[in-house]
Amino acid sequence: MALDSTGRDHTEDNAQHGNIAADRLRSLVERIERLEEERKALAGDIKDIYAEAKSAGFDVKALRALIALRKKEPAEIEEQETLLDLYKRALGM
Amino acid sequence: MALDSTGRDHTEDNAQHGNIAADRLRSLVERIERLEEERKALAGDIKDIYAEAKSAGFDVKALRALIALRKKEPAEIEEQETLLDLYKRALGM
Amino acid sequence: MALDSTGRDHTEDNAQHGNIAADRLRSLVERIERLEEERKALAGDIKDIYAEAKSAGFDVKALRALIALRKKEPAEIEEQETLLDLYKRALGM
Amino acid sequence: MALDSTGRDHTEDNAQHGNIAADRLRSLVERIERLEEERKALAGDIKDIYAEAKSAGFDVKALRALIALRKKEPAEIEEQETLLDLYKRALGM
DNA sequence: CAAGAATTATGAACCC
DNA sequence: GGGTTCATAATTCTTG
Repeated sequence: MALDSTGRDHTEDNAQHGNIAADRLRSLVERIERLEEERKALAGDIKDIYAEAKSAGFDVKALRALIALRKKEPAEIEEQETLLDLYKRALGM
Repeated sequence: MALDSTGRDHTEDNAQHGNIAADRLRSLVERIERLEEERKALAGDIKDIYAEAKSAGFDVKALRALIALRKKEPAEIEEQETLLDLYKRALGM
Repeated sequence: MALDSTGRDHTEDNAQHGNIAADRLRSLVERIERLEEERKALAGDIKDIYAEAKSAGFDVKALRALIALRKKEPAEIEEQETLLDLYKRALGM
Repeated sequence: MALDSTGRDHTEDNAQHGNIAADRLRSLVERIERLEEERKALAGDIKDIYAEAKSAGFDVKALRALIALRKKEPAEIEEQETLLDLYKRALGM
């Protein structure tokens, strides 16, 4: 284990090495922050493409809807569709 | 029971009354939609109060934090505070 | 205005009545909490209906999908549909 | 420009090449989907690290709070803290 | 107790 | 630039 709410470290031999948990924490934080940076960069790239699409005359909102549709559709072909259709018919939809 | 994935209704005497499940479904849907409407109205009311607070000079973000704080158990608040401080110190913050 | 980050109240005659902002804050908080309680109660009612539906043999997930569909569809009939269809056809979808 | 709501393409010489806009659209969609895939992978990696932290005995919620804290400007943290304390005192908390 | 879904909150983006 | 809507992130709750 690591640092708990008492600030005590109960892990086997980590008791002698109080800084081990701190090092572990620092490592975790750095890895997370590094990945979040990359993710933020990707988000920026995506935003840029949407901006490019807009300046090329495409409707960004419809484009987003298109992307979302392509993401969803394979999932919707799944098992639930049958029941949903059944319920829709039961309500005359 | 009601409509299952085969579209067949296995309930005792509902077999003779295929529309019973449909009526039941319609009733459920209507009750849910009615309640969701009310809930949406309440959400609008809450939003209005935050807007009123803002125009009265209060900081909405801090106000939200205050409301959230009052929802939590004092013990839970203390626990999280303690851990956060511990982690901050471990990183020398 | 009300309480600001200095804790000073700069509003006209509220300077004499330092508690006015506090009363105003208390009132806002109480109204918000009251409405949130009602909203929570409604959420509970809705949950109960889903439980009732489940025990009546309906598939809750499909039922949720149905409700969501009835909420969305009128909005999707709007103007964006045309563009979306156009884009879909452009991609051969 | 590209496809507009009439499905007509008014761009200069693109009239002769009706498929140019479609190709452009396809390219945009593919680039976006590619980047979103990468972003999703990163999100998964981050989730994995939090899981690793949890199994190492760290409190995930506090860890998230720590990461969020490090993202904010010290001045912003101070500002929000001050306001929250002010509001708490106003309510006698 | 872990995993997945659903609701809620926060932050960004677009329009006015 | 401010407000509103949309998208994403996170917490909570339910279910297996």
